[in-house]
Parts: sequence; structure tokens; C-alpha cells
Amino acid sequence: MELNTHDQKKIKSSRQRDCILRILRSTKIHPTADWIYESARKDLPNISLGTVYRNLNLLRDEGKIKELCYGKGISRYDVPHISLRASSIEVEEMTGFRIHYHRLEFIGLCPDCINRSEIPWRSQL
Amino acid sequence: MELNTHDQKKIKSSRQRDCILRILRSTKIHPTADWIYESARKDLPNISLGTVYRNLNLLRDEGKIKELCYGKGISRYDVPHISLRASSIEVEEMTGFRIHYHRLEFIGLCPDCINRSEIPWRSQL
DNA sequence: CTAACTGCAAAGTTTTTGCAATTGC
DNA sequence: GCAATTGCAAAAACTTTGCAGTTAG
Repeated sequence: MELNTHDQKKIKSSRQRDCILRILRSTKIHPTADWIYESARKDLPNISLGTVYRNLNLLRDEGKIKELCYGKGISRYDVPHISLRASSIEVEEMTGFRIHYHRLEFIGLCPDCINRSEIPWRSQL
Repeated sequence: MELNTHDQKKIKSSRQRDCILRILRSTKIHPTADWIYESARKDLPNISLGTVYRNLNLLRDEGKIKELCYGKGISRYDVPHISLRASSIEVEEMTGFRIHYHRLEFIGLCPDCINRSEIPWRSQL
């Protein structure tokens, strides 16, 4: 068994995939596969749900879209803790606060500094 | 149709539920329902997958556990953006930075201030 | 006692996949 | 042309639910 980096098949365009991406880019909600399917059928009445799933997976693998996930499906379970994945709603439920906004910062090295092995932010701590 | 706050049934203990909670509290991974089921069968060979699901939902409703969620099940899709759910790894992939740590803040009203309708933090903006 | 809980199996929901036909390059 | 893509339908994967029997309080 060999790993061949040339195995990746080349992607052709298709009206179905274009339609799905257009739908995703023109909505503010985080639609489900089924919502996308119903939406796409207005343009392409014969599109199938299987095609929607195949294209969503393809677009995800390409990095063009992100797959989010809510409380259904293959779920994993954990005892409570505040993590990066905590949502404002979860924080509200935990604290009784009414959350208005949040701020998320990532601190690290830029690509140049990684190469120079500098740690410029450490002196600020 | 009336909403009766006394409708909530009272919870009895059960060996099955105790076992599930014990498993969750003694592992560092985020197990799937099926992993929990297989794990629980070592103690209770006759436990059923349905019981595992019922108890996980019950414990979630009680707030004793959190349901997490990875790339399967009822998924929702979105075009890329940095959101609360972005992980350090995702940020690294997007930016080329090497992330060392992050900071997450939630800003809002405490329970008392909600009642007094004060917005003390607004003057700081 | 009896309401909550259980195991089992069937049903429900969401996603993937096999296949023959179609389409983009 | 030929590989990528599609529609369709069947299968797979995951979760919920109905029911009759069991159990905790």
C-alpha cells in the first residue's frame, strides 16, 4: 500500500455545487443539509439530497465551508467545564449573567518569528 | 393546553445511570454514546444502548453533563469565519501563526444588574 | 403501591454509498 | 473520450420510542 500525493482527483465545476455554495454565501443562518436541499430545489428541481451531501463534504474537504454541529447526531459527552467551545448561551446558563458580547484572542508566534525562534510577546507578560 | 411547572417527574437513582456517570467522570476523552455503552457493558452486561441514550439525555437535561458534537449527525454548514468555536488549530491553519494560548472573555450583565436594568460597562466603550 | 426505570426491538432521522446515466474539460 | 458528477434508491449510522416487565422510594 502506497501513499500517492497525486491521488487527489481534479475537481470539475457543476451547476449543483455552484448553487449550493451560492446558497451558503447568501444566507446568514447556519443551514442544515436538508434546508440547503430544499433551497437548491427552487433553482434545480431535480437535485438530490445525496448530491447535496456529497458536495457539502467536498466543499468541506476543500476548506471552502465549515461544518458546524449542534446537539444531534454523533455526539460526545463530557462533564461540565468552560472550554474554547463554550457558547455565550452556555455561559449564561452557568452564571446567570446576561452576556452581551465576547472577545476571543489567540496569542502566538507569526510565521517569521517561528523561523527566528523569537518570543517577542514573552517580555510583555 | 397548560404549562404546569409541577410536571417534572422526580428522578430515581439507577445502577445504569450511576455507571454511566462514573464512566464519564473517570475518562479524559470525550466518549461517544456507543463507547459509553461498550464501556458500561463490562459492569452491566445487560445494559442496552437505548438506556445509555435515555440516561445521557436525562443527565444533559439535569445539567450534569454536556453534549459535545463533532463532524457527524445533524450538521449545519457555514462559509469560513473566525467564531467562538474556532479552535487554536483552526487559527493556526488559517494564519500560519503558532498559537501559544488564547483568552476568552464574555461581557454582560450580572443577575442583579439585569433586575436593575443597569448597563455599567457601556460607559467604558 | 406506583411512577420511574429497564431491555428489547422497531421505527425514525440523518448521512453515505453503489450504480447506471450524464456532463465538463 | 474519460474521469468527475449526478439522480435515485438502498444501505448504513446514529438516536428515539413503544411496550411489557422490573425496581426504587
